[in-house]
Amino acid sequence: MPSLSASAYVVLGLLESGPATPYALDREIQRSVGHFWDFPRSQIYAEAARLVRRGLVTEEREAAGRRRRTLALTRAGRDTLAAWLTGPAEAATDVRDEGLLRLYFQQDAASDGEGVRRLAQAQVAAHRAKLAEYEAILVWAGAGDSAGVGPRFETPQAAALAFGMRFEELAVEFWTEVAEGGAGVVDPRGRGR
Amino acid sequence: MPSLSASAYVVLGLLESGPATPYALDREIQRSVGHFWDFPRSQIYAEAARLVRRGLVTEEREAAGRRRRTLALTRAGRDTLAAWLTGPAEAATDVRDEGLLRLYFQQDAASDGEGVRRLAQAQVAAHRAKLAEYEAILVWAGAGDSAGVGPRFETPQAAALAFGMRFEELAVEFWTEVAEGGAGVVDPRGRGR
DNA sequence: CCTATCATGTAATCCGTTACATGATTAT
DNA sequence: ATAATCATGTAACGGATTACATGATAGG
Repeated sequence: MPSLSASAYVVLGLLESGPATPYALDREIQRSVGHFWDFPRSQIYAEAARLVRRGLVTEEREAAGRRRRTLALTRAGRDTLAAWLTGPAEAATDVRDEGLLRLYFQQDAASDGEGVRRLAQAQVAAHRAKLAEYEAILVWAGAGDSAGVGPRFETPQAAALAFGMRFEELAVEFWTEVAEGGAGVVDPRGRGR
Repeated sequence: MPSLSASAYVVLGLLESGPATPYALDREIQRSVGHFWDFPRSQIYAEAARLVRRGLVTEEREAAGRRRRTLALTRAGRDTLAAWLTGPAEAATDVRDEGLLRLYFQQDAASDGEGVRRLAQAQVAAHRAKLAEYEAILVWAGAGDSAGVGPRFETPQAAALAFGMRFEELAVEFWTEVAEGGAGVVDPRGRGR
């Protein structure tokens, strides 16, 4: 039996706090774990079907109307999840960023870095937007205010989201430098560190 | 005609510096653009086939022996690439990180954060390794040394790789804090910023 | 020469995305 | 009531990964 995909564990992980419909899972993914492991809603149906086949999840459907499903963890599902959570962690991070790709392929000579600058500005805007999203989520998640040693999150969940936020900060900083410096004037280790 | 995938543009982009075999492209992807848009070698064959169908790439095969292919950009391919490089950039970054996923799902209570600590330590090691990789690549790419205002890269390629490097630095920093603080003692905005 | 490693290709399968279709609910 | 939006499901297609198979080359 081939091992489960990370997406499968997302489903298992979310179901641990109780039964849910695929739609509800999707909502939760969007505002939390989707920031570092995203996939479309339709995928939840596919994953759920696989998990049911393996006996890790049960599925009940309404008889009438919308015929919606309710998914729930089985005992085996809970165990599988627990094993994954405590097992060895091999898989590396992978980042897919079309902006960096485009940056990479820009011709150095192309109109004195004008293209690079525009790309960089668009990226700054996009990452700022994502930053704002994180801020909203983290406030809602119960951060205190920002003075001094400052607020501390108390759950692993919050820590994971905090990473996402720092990533966006990094991206904003990076692309700002690129926009300012134009093509090819970037200090690889950042400024003032 | 549905638009090309980013992976397709990777192939086009690399072919711009001249014809190459799929294998050679793979090598180059591994040490450069693969850091922010990775895919397996077999995918190159698939992409190449699609690109040939669209007339963006030509393919020649040896008659004998290994029957290897040589891929080359057509005029149309060059144009398509140029259009992409200068067109609007919408797609957002997506990060897939199994480590963060696991962190997210850790039970706060689970043996006083022991699991979290071990996870974090493994992540630190993995990201340190990746950092070392970047350092090797960037040295080879022609960085100067590290004093003062310091070295400046002169190509967009180097800038893109520099981002990857900063990302790894961030990850090392983050997971180190998690390892030190244990489960749920993480300042979302970092320390000393 | 033999073995290990590099280089190359293909196919099967699985995963993921897009697109579509329709049932419920809320606002005007 | 009607339109808009939220909630829900499915199918088809295309993309990505794994596994396998084999040709060349270099080191011993």
